[in-house]
Amino acid sequence: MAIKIFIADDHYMVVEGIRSMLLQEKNIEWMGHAMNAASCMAFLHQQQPDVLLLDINMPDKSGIDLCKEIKEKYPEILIIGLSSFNQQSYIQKMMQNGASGYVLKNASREEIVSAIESVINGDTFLSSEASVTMRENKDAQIPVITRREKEVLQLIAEGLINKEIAEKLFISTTTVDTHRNSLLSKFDVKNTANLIKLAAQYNLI
Amino acid sequence: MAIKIFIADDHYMVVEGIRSMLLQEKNIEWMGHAMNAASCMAFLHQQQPDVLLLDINMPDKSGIDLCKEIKEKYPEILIIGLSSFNQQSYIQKMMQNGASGYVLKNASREEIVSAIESVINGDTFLSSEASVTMRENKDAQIPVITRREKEVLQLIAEGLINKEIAEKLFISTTTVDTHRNSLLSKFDVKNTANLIKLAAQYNLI
DNA sequence: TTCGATATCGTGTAAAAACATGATATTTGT
DNA sequence: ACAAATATCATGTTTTTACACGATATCGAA
Repeated sequence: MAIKIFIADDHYMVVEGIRSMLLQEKNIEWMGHAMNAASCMAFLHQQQPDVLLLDINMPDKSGIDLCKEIKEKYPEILIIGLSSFNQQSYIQKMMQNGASGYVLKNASREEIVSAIESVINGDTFLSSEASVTMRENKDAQIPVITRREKEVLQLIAEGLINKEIAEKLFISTTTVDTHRNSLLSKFDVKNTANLIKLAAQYNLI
Repeated sequence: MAIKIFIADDHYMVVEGIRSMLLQEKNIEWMGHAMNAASCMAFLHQQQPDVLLLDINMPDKSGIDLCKEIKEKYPEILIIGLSSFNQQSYIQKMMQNGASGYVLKNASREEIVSAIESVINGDTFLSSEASVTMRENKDAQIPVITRREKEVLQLIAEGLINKEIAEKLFISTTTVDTHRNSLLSKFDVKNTANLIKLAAQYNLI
């Protein structure tokens, strides 16, 4: 019985590339692709693949959030994260949200096929480069911040000062200050400049 | 006479995707691909394509720098920039460095073919999305900053305070302050947080 | 060669952020 | 139901940034 594959990626070249690579595989059935999160969910509502190749950057929603939603609704679908960035924080989040594997977009045909076979067998598959990254930076975690902290963080990045943030969120300036210091502490940085730089690197703003 | 195409991109899926899309085109000759800047230059040393599809992010060198080098050495090669990011600053830089076109990686087969035909005819081709971006943000230019200002900017982003920056660069804190205020003014922002966010977006840090 | 941009330094003030200490209500997960 | 995490608020001090006004030396391009 052929393995049913579906892919969600907004880069048509990537979709076409994978399709072309998998075309020659006899035991793989290509179900199609979606270019955004919404149409991916719509497709899954109709029919479910065995393996879903999921891009980490979608126009309407992050692949990380989408991954979580899909696993909640369709726990039987095996998800393989797909990304250009070999960034440990992404890999970790995808795995935390239920992904079974993670491959980079510079993967070879063999790597893709192995990834699919691995997750079908219940194993976890990480691109060689990705797993090296995980081992190397396992202490450089992406901080876990709360919703409110993220809101404050984004307003800080937009250049608002505490008073303005307080007014916007209908809270007192001291509360904003508390969130601020909590962010500095969680990111383990000394000041706002460093905080914003890291937040940008983690794609939080 | 067939148009000779070469592609430099470290994402194998993208290479494969484009190859697959162009396979059916009769008047296009696929010369091959390179996965990094060095092997791209090595190939060009042997033979030259008519059109080079050049990724903006290469492991060993930015596509923007590579574009400039190639046009200096082989001005007759037509270069089409290739990128996942629809970011005005990249597009602009590629064009300044001699590229004839710019397409996003979510481009369709038709778009790629049009791009190749356009540049062969001496026209400039911009992905519809990319050209919209250029028109929209033509006043939101990337600020021109001096070498010294960039140094200071990067140290600010690393979390250093004026006194530390001053010591590192062997200048007084007032000078650092002057550069700082000049940066705020050039970026047209009110505070450091906003400055660093923009600098990160422009890939300056 | 002359002008404009760059880089440097100073004094002083007001605003904002960083940090400490402490406290209470609410939400969330087990 | 209960503990832990989250969100909220207050007061006060020190450090850092933002900004004003001013000034001099250098260097490169017109």
